[in-house]
Amino acid sequence: MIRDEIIALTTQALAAAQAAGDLPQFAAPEVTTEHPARPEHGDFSANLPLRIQGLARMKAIAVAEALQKHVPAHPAVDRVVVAPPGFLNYYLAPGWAAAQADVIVAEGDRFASLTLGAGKRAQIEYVSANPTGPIHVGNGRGAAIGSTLANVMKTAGYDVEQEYYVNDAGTQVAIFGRTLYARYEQLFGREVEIPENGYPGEYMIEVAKLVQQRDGDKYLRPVGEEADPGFGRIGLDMMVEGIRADLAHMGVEYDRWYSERSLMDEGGPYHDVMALLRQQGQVVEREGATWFTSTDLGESKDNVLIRTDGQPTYYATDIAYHYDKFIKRGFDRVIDIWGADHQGHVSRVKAAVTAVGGNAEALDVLLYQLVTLRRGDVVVPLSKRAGEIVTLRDVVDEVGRDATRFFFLLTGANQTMDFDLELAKKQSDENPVYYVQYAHARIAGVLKRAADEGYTSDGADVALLTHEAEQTLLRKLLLLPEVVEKVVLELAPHHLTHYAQELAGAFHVFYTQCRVIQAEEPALTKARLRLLQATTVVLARTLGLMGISAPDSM
RNA sequence: GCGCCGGUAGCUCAGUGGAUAGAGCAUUAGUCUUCGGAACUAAGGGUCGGGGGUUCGAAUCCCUCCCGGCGUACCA
Repeated sequence: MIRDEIIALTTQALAAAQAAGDLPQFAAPEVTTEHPARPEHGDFSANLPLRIQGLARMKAIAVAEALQKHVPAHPAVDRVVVAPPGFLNYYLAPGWAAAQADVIVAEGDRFASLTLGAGKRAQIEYVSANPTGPIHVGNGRGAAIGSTLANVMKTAGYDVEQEYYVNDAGTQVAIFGRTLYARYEQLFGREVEIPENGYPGEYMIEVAKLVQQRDGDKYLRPVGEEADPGFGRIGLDMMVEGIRADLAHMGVEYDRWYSERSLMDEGGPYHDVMALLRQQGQVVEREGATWFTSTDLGESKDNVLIRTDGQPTYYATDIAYHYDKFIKRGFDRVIDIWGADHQGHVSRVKAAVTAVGGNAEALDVLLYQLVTLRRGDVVVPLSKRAGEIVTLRDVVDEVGRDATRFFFLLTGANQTMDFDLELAKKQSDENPVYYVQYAHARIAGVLKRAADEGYTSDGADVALLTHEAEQTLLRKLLLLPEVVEKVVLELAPHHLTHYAQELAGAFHVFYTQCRVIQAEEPALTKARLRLLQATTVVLARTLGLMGISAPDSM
């Protein structure tokens, strides 16, 4: 990408200036550039002179002047200017910028693809909500972040696998089974109460009805007896299928659904890991439970692996799961996307990864702050235990997939977020996603009209794209590769929504100021059609990375 | 108490070492006999939570205090 070429030019200038004796010899820091806030300061700015003035024992301005003399010529660079207090400002050549329209159209879907990932295998695990209830709005945030990050990392050259960890074992699942059986019995007229710590939500009745519809009274036991141990799984499978469908409804598709229960299979990761930890002397029996001596690894306390009742804790199975990711499946990078309420779990899991022989450095846990659901001023609890649940599907149905995804991607993961159901519809009308999509539809309209009237961009001379609005738009197009890189390096997909708005804005300004189809200006018409083609490529690409549609009409 | 995340325009949020701190919404005033007005232009609006420090330069880094959310289970 062009930014890297500017960095290379600056690095070369430093070496040349030192070789020529215009600057003293010293080991310089890595060169970085930025985009100046004000266009009059150029397209790229290097602050190297300010940073090395001490090393050079010269004033920053003098360093900048020495560097400027040695910047090699480059077709993309029109001029390099020294600006106080010591910046080196690069201005792109308008002709080169215009020529990028041809390049972008030629690259099409491959534009902004990077080699950053170098084909490394990366696993992204996200949502992984308990299948004891339908997926709610808060989970939607994780879904939007995870699937977008997966798309962007693929574009950046990673071999990405997306996974949902299905918590189909453990205490909560047992309670789910008992609740379901109570509901099931109720359908047959029995007067039973749902368990004290059960799931009071209405959806449990629906699941029970589905079981009844499919298999009748097949699972009914004599009054007073408990359900068959496998009964809960029938409902659980239905819940998982519902979750899969709800996420697909939001445009989220996984490569694999990984069963927690399968970890416990004979010869499975759980047994391997427990044996390994015991062998390494990191397990002790105490107070009737089995503990992982994680304090030895720098943790603030030890953690229980096997409870007094003989059941493994969530932590124990999670160790086995990460052992499977790192050791069994050998991913080069593992990214877990969790809600902020799991924050205390992060260092524990990293410690465990190290203990089982994985590289904790290769594990990134991306935490997103929680979503508060409101109905006006009233906070709606998201807990499955509280009964009422506003499902993700409800929201997607009401607000739309595109607006829902865009909304979730609008703010950084570290920011808490309010989702007001009363405003949901209104928000959807005001949602900036439509501003971006409208740009795409507007272009499609012009391109269609041009085609209908016999205009093409064949043989376009893009050197005619000299108008300020055209040049501004071209520069925005060239930014996408940098945005892709930034999203991956920071694990911050929200940059895409901001870029998309800037890009759409630059287009709308261009559209207002520059008429595309003009019978008396055939050459300019061709050039501008080419610019529209390039813009539509980049807009569609940006929206596509976010899993949002790029409509030709709205 | 301790730990993590926040505190930036009326509201919702970008910006994590650069030049005069930005956007959307809201408010106000305009553009338009339209290649799709879901558009464009402009104005007003800021002690970047408070205080101290580091630096040529701090919203950004360090220290400290205040406020809010979350965590601190033999739940997941």
